[in-house]
Amino acid sequence: MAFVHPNLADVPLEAALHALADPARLEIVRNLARQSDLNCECALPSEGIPKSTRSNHFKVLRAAGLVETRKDGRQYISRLRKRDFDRRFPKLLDAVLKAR
Amino acid sequence: MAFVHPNLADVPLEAALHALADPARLEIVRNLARQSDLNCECALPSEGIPKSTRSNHFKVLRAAGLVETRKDGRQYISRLRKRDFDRRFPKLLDAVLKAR
DNA sequence: CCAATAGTTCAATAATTCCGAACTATTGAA
DNA sequence: TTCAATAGTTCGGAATTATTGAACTATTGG
Repeated sequence: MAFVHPNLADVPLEAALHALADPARLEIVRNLARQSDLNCECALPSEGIPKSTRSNHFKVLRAAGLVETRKDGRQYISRLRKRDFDRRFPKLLDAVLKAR
Repeated sequence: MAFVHPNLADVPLEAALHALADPARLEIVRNLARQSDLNCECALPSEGIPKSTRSNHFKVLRAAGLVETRKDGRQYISRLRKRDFDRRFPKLLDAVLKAR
């Protein structure tokens, strides 16, 4: 169950924007920007979201090159691929993170 | 048939990102950034897109506060609301326009 | 006046997303 | 050494969105 994380060169701008254009995924990205290496629960503490939906949100973020997930025990720990993403799409993530 | 253009304060970040996360709409935004005041056809010259779909793309862009459309004769002329959008989401549009 | 143009709107279909259920893997405790 | 609890993934059907053809509106040149 090791995840495949794309090379950022292969991520289209549309995929990146699509990944960010969702409240739950934005929350994940914001939380991971504040604190790295969080599990699913901690990165998306909002209630009322089924775990299959949560899982899918992380999958979309991974496919967009925004998040890297590794397995640690029975948890899946994610971090923001900020360096890689910033190189591919300069200033985009900062602009998104600064928007209120 | 006068369009209602939203106040940017009422546009959520998600709506802005969603509007930009589509190839056809990105093309419209890029074309309008190069040259303002284009009609539907000129802002989205790509072929194979039905006019009802085109029309809907502009509707989404208007709802996101990205585009303003006015009627001129039998044409609908659009322009980028760059000033307004930039004030609401600083650096976001520039980051998107600079991405290859 | 009327055919052509440049769109919009509507409702049905196509495509996506969401989510419950079943599953996998890991671990702590008995 | 079990085994129940945890922390997710995956799958397929249901719910939601997007796309599009057809019918419509408004404008204008001939």
